[in-house]
Amino acid sequence: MTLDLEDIARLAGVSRSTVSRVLNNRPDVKESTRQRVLKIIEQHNYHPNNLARALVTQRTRILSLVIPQPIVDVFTEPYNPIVIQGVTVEASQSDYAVMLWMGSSTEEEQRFCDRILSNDQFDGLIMISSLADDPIVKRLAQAHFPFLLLGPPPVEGINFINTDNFGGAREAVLHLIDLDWQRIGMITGPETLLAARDRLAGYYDAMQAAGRLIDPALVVEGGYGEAAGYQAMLTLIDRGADAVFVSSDVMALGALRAAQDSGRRVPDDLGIVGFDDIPSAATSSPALTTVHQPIQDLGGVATRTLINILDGSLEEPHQEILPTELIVRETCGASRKGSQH
Amino acid sequence: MTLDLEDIARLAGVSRSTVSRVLNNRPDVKESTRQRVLKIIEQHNYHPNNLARALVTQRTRILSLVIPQPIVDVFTEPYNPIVIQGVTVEASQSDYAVMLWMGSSTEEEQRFCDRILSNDQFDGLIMISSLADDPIVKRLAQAHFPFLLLGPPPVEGINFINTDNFGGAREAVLHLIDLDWQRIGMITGPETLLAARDRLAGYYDAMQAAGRLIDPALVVEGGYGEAAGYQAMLTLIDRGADAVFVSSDVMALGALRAAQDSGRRVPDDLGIVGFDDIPSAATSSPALTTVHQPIQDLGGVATRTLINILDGSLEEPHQEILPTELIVRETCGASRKGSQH
DNA sequence: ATCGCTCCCGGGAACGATCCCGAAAATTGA
DNA sequence: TCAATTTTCGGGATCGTTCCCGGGAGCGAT
Repeated sequence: MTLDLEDIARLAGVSRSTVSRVLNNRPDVKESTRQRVLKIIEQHNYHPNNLARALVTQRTRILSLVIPQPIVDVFTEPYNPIVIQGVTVEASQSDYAVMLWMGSSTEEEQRFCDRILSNDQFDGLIMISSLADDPIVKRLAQAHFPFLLLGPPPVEGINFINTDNFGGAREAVLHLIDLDWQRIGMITGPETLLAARDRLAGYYDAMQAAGRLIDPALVVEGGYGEAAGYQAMLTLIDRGADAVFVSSDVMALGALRAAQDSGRRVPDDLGIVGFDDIPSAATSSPALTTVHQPIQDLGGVATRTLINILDGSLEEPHQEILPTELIVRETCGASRKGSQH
Repeated sequence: MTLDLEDIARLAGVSRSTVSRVLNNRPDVKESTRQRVLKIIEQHNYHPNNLARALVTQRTRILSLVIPQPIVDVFTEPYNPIVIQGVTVEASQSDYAVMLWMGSSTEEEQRFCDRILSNDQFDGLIMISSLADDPIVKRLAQAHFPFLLLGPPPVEGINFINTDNFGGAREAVLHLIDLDWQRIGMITGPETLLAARDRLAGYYDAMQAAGRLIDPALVVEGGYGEAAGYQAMLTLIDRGADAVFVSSDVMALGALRAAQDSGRRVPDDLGIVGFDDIPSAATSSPALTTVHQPIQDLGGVATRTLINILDGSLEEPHQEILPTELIVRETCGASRKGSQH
């Protein structure tokens, strides 16, 4: 039923090879025959078989996006879908297809890893980075499989695109310090997540830079999810924090709710700054001051970069950190403090 | 570098064919040689080349998930990521890979459609349903490409898995009626989205079943997103609604905020019921009464079903509607009205 | 012994493209 | 006009599997 390369060749009165040349528009074919072949192709709505093509060229024009287990857990956060969107859109612009893998268990991830290293199927992969000692990263690296991490790099010498978690956090905390909050705490993300670590480091750095004492009791691990933020905030209030930097907006929203539920007025009695700038950050009341990261671009840039690496037009390792931006809204108390002057 | 089927054969002292038989564990091979071959395979960590395999079997064990443009717009809603998760997890359990396509423009979707009908690449596809007259659905159907819709079917005779949008909406509105709200309005989703239409139909049906008059002024199109819900609620308050069924939780949350901003107490002055049961519905204050849909399963069931269809173990068209469940929380006023008795 | 049957196994062809190499055709220059 | 180039084209080999078909080994029955 479906047409062959040879069928087209016969119909156009040329050889298989010539049709192939036209398909890959190589220069060494006379313009008139090229047109003739193209017309036949058009007429019969012929599409070359990607499988056969890939079998000989060893390139599938497929790249895969893997979202490891720990990230899947926080998957309802709007971060991942947007990244995915960025990746697929950019990929299909370069005529690449995207295969998606989500870890559901570590065992499952092992199996997946085997599949990667079996070497066919796709040309390269983007993985959302997470753990410090990710075994997959290790295996990929030593197998020299072309890949790129989206997020903080767990080891040296590998390709990655990251957002400036450290710098963003630092700026956020500095902002709270500027506004003259006294006991500034932090709700961190899961300790195993690299991004969470970097944000925590940013907090420390800002505090130190401002000569503030760091009270370990004011740093509590929230984990992820609205409820975790809620709980963490309760302890923080209990321990006398008057402002808190939260490692993610989702948790920050939980923290905000906790503050309100326990009778604190935000931002009058309590300052809050989040991280991510998810859509609902703008519509909470009061609206959440937060660190914006260019999630939109993140996936796109990563994809573009990976493709360039695959083309050989970019030398490895390629490492890039995209800037963040502090979005000042209401919860930090900027307006209040500002008006005091 | 990478090993051949023939290499393994040589090492095991058998023929190519026998190794192939072992690989596909066919019965006609002596147990002792099977073991011998398996050991060699294990030792050399051999994996068969999927491309070559697919080329001859005409099956790639890849299925693709397409999320069309209109859905991408509402992509930040937690619905889609969860569906994706369901699909990928279920797929990899059956040793299928998932390819992901997201429409960014209609032109882009055309190109994608060509790619589908070029017939290699993947075995079947799942598409999140959206528009009433989706051209892609039409082309897929008449090309007899194996596919399944996730959501309401735009035409007859095709495979789909859907949630009971109509029934869920009906139950929600009936609940508001039970609670004796008088002027019950609705904020609908985009009129082009089939799911939104069904929910609207459920509203009408419930109202009629209860013998209520329908005031067209109390049905307003909200579109999607928190802000849309906010705006729509303002008009509805203006027009004297005292309760409203909202087509999605995200909009319902916006509606709630609008109600509170304009001085209404929920649920004392105003009842609200949403649809979806997204995580933040449980944590809003007051907590949102809403219609739960089994998003979790939706993707999984769809995948399972598609795979069965591909295996030929399920006859087409397969059509299935998963039930919803009304989750009564606070915004509907159930507790208040209940305590009046 | 021979036949027939089942159980295992081997090798050729095919899947649908690309790549390489050599030859035919067109072009150039003297 | 003819050799030397350059351009254009054709066919065989190849990628790594599966499928089909046929043949040998082993065994019981005649």
